[in-house]
Amino acid sequence: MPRTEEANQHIREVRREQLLQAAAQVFARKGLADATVAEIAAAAGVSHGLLYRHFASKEEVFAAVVEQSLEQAGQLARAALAQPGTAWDRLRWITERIFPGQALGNRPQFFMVVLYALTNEGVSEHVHNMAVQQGKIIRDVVQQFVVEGQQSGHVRLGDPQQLTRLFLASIQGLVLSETFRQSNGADLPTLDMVLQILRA
Amino acid sequence: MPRTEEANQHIREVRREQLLQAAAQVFARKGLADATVAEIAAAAGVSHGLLYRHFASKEEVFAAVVEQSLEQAGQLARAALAQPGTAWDRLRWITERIFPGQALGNRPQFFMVVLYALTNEGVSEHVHNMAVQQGKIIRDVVQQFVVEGQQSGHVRLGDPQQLTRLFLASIQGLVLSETFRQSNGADLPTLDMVLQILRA
Amino acid sequence: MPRTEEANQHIREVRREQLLQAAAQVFARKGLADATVAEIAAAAGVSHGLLYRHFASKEEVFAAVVEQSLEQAGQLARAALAQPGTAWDRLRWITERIFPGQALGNRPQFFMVVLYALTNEGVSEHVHNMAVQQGKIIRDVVQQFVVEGQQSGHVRLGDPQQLTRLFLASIQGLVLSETFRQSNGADLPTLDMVLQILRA
Amino acid sequence: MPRTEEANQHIREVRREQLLQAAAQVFARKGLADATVAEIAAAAGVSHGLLYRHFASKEEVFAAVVEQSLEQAGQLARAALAQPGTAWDRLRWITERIFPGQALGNRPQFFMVVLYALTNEGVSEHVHNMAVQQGKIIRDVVQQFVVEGQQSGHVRLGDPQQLTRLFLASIQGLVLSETFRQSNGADLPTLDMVLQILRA
DNA sequence: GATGAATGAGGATTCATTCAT
DNA sequence: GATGAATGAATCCTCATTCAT
Repeated sequence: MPRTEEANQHIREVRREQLLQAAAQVFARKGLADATVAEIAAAAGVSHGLLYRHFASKEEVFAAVVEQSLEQAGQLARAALAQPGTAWDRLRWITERIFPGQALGNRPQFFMVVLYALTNEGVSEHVHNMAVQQGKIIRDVVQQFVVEGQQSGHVRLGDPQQLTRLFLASIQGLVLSETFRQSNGADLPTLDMVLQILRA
Repeated sequence: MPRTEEANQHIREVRREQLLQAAAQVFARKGLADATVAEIAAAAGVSHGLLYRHFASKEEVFAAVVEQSLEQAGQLARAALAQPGTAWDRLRWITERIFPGQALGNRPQFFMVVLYALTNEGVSEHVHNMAVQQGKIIRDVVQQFVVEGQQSGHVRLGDPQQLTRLFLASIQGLVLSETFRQSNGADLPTLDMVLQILRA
Repeated sequence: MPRTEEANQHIREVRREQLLQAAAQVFARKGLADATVAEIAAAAGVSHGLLYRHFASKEEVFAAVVEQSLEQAGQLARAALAQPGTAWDRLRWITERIFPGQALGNRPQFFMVVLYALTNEGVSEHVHNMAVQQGKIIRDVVQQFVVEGQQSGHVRLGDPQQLTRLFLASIQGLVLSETFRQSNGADLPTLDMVLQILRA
Repeated sequence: MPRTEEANQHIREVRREQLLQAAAQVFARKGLADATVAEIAAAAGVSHGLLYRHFASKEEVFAAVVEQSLEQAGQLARAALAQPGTAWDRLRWITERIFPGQALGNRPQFFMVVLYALTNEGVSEHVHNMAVQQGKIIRDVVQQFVVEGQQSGHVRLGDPQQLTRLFLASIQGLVLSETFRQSNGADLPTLDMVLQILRA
């Protein structure tokens, strides 16, 4: 007799998650154009044919990875806003979670995939927009904290947009440099050094 | 009939430079895997067949772009070291030349190509190493200025490696964000805001 | 627990017939190469896996459809021969049953499938031969009626083979044109107009 | 030095024609779905890669074949209308050119390809419409001759649409049967037997 | 030097078929 | 009996590279 409905549903979810994990890894290392479907499927431990029972195309797998990243950014933003304490406390809280070396799950993979989606012309408008949106979500939250921090005297004065952008750019620059460094993070600046950029 | 020798030589150089310019543009927008030889040749205004008279393969074109970037980094580093003034003056001098929005020639293209060479697994070891080398050249010069600046009291105290890395990471993060921003640089932080990271 | 044997047997037959019906529809619309097993199974309301419990391969399903058509042709031929009346009466009787618009069950589907089997190189020798045989069965009966009709003065004179072939070709051409006509048969020639071809 | 512009143009035209010829053959024998691009290219004596320098896809090759058939039908129709003589003369003239066994060029291939385009659901709307149009062009001309022939007393009385349809259906049925007959046309009805259908 | 026709290896995608449940 | 997850062979299509002119 056939598998139960739930059993199949479960298998599908597990497979999809495996594929997304594998795809994030591969896309992060090779980008969309260079990654092959066979490689992603192999990394997920399934045949390439099965991938197409879960995603319509390589492009859609890529889109799903970016979408997942977008969702995680949304969750992070909401969690940050729900955090107790001063604006500075919340700024530190969210910074801890986007700072390199914190290795929260597959953050680095996501970062590279989103970066690819932002910079590469071969990416569809839709996916590009999701990537843009993802960046904006984090930026908006941080900027809000910067403004509040300036009011409470924790954050140095200056254009909040510029300050936010500089702050996030430095973190992104560090994430990036961590990515292609054989490095164990030995001489990575500390979280506090980076926060210093905003410190009043 | 005479002169043909020199004329040909000249044409060759011009063509090669055209191709490299075009290649930098295309590789910056699409990366190595997604860029096509036909597209590069078209951007250079020549047939794709001709490209193979100047480069043995697409990979070699890419390598030549990275190499050119490496050479420019070397020139920039030597020029910075030859600059008069205090360590801080020289730090500012070189910063002005790597800061986004300064639009020094094709810097942004080079940046993206080198970034691709650093992060993408599909790039050959040799080319990857050139890209790593390029980063190191700039980093070493800046770090030297940081050390000197700390001694002369212009640069804040702290681990020079970490400070240098944070400083360069923020610039790279800004260059990157400029790349995928429709942005006219409106809310780009100022050079002085960035230098503040190092300011004593 | 008892009865299961019979019940199962019954289910098998019903399923097989469902599948053949569905297959005839789909093969008629798409041909052998373009039709998918999944589509046939879906049209029959079962899973594609089940199809393989009844047929060894897609090709065999196709073969079974052609075979069914062959059997029906045989039945039709025998019935025509058993028909009372003059040669002309029997000619008219069988013509009524192969004439388009009479919508005798799934005749049009069968027609298209047999046509595909006759004309497409991708069809196996065996299946092709069944299709040829099917045509011959009808042709032979009609030709016999033509010969008899000539003797009795109902059918015009001339080479019986040629007359038969012309007569059947016109019917087949009409069936075909009905197939791809949004047509409700409005301007379809009448049965008598077609019989006129043979009328003395 | 490069080939002259005309030389290239010439090569392209020759190749395109080769490919269309080959495609008509292969599509006629296998249909759209079953024919492979490799097979078509091989039949044309070129690599499959080259086919894509002339056509964007297999579907477009198919479309081009149907279009060519459409154009030939248009030419035939115009020529028939320009023909001197009575309606009956012109009817006979065009019939001679669509009657099987006349082997005017690649008529049989075209016939099968158009038939496929008419009956197979896998064919795009656009291509299907061209095929419909092709049939209509011939039908309209013949019907005009039928009407004129009735007025001049050459053609039997009756609904011109029905008569035309019956007449063309019989020719099409004969073309079809010639296609899958190993036959040399031995017992093919004569042209006059077919014209008898319309004869007053 | 320059062009673009030609080739074929590589990779995305489909789908017949198998098989565990 | 019935299902649908899983596989991989087959085929379309792209594009780096070669080469005749």
